[in-house]
Parts: sequence; structure tokens; C-alpha cells
Amino acid sequence: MKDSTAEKPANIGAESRQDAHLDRVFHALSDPTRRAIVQRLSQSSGTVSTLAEPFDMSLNAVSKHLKVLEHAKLITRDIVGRTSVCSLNVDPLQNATEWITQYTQFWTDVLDSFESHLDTDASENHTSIEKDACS
Amino acid sequence: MKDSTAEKPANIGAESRQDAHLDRVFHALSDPTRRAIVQRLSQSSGTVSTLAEPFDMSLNAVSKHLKVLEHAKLITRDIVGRTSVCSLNVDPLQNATEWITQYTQFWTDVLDSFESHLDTDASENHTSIEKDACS
DNA sequence: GTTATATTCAACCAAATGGTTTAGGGTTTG
DNA sequence: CAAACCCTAAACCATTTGGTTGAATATAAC
Repeated sequence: MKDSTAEKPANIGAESRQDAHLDRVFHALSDPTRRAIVQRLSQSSGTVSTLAEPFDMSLNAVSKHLKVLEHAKLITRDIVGRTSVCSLNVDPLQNATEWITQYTQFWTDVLDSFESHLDTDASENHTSIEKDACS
Repeated sequence: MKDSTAEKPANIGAESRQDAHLDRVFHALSDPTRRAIVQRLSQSSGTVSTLAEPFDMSLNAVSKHLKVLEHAKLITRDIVGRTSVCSLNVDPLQNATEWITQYTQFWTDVLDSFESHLDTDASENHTSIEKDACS
């Protein structure tokens, strides 16, 4: 249901460009301050000091967080006068969800068909996967 | 479709349990080795040595990665004999996508209606958001 | 031109991360 | 029992991270 020719099995341990970008995106989202900034920017663009204002930390710290987000291409900057206006870019967020749903969707599909197949059983934990362990 | 009363605006900088869990999930996914493990586990459960085999690193390193995934509740372990069988748990993955799509979905909706509103214009960059900068 | 404002850069620091090696605890197997 | 096997624990190391402070740069305002 996906590509089957373009994806080389690849020696695990070699890291593609795409992978490196996902690294940065997920890492950027792994910090509560940065997630709050993304949240905030989803409503409107903002300058650095505007974005820094709600947080109990130095402006420089927020500036660094913004640089992390920028490096992950989650935000773009627009320098206007002496201010730097940051805007959200949702592309990497969609890449991230695509990566995740590749696996969640698979399992929800499988489990849906599984449950509809024996539609009277009460499965107490239908999210942990046991399948065939180490064939 | 979700809670709307339970979410307090919260002093930014205070971190809820939910947030701390998202921290761990996103952090867990920010490493290519761990993502490869998740990928691998989405097909079948596996023992630690089975999971470690494709990687060019010590077993202990993989063991640590698994502990990170376990701490993020992305995997569960089932100790059988002297082996530890790891299985994927998709719940946190769904939490992560829910958090992300909260913002991507908003914008794709907005931009969809925007584009359908002036349905002849060619917008060259409809993913970077500029809106009202620092009202 | 001087001063205030907005932001970045650089140096520094403690703590966490990702890896290693060595040792140890259970569990099978001979 | 002894030896091999699977895995975790602990100590160690280099690098990164997330924060600080202080100086530097550039624009705006006076």
C-alpha cells in the first residue's frame, strides 16, 4: 500500500536525509516549551519577544528554542525592521503524522477487522500487540 | 469529541502529566534507531537480541533504546523464559498524532476554505502562515 | 548622534543522551 | 553442577541539550 521500489532496505544504521529531518522534527516536538510555541504560533505569527513573554526563562533561551524549531523547518522567519516574525510551517508536522500513522493505521485496521470478525468477544486490551513472537 | 472543560489554560512553564508523557514519546521517536525498532515491531514482536541484530551497535545500546521506548509506553515486555519479548503499543503514537493534527488539521481546514473561497487564485506557498503578525 | 529596543552570538555550566565495556543475574542446556 | 545464553546493571566517556549571563549588531526613536 506504499512504495515498494523506492525504499531500499538499507543497512540499518545508515541514515537518510528524510530520517535526519524526522530526527529534528521529533526532537523539536519533544520539549514542552517548543510545543507551546508551536501551539501559540498555530493561532498567529509572533515576534521573538512576543513568543518569549509567557515563559519563565530568559529571552535567549527562547531564541535558542526558536532556532531548534527553525532548523527542523517547523517555523519560518520574516525579518521586519528590527523584529523577527516567526510563522508556523505545518509541512514537517504532516511528515511526522504520516510517519506515525503508517504504523498506527495499520494496526487499527487490523484490529478493526479482527474485532468485527469475532464481534462478540470482549478484548480487554486491544492495543498491545502480541502476534507471533520471534518466528 | 475530546475534553473541552478539563483543559486548563495553565501557566506556561508548568508541565502536566500528559505533557511529560508527550515529551517522552516525541523524544523516543527522535532517534533513528528507535524509529527503526518501532517500524520493526509494527510487523511482529521480537526478543531483544532479535531486535538488536540488524544494528551496528552493542546489544546493551539497543537494550537502552528499548528502555527509552518502554518508558514512553511505546512498547511492552513479556518475559518468557530467559528472553524478553517486546511488543508495540500504539496508544502513545495515537496521542502524538492527535496532538499534531490539532494544529495541522486546523490549518489545512482554514486553507481549504480559503482556497475554495477565491478558487481561481494560484497561491504559490500555502503552507507557511503569515496571518496577522503580532497583533 | 545618542539612546533605547529587538535579537543574536559567544562563552560557560549542569544535566541528559548515546554509546562503550565489564560484571552480574536468571534460565536453559549439557 | 557447569557452561552457554539472554538480558540488565553499573561505571565510564564524549557529545548534546537547555539554561544562564554578558557582549555585539542592527534598527527605531529622540
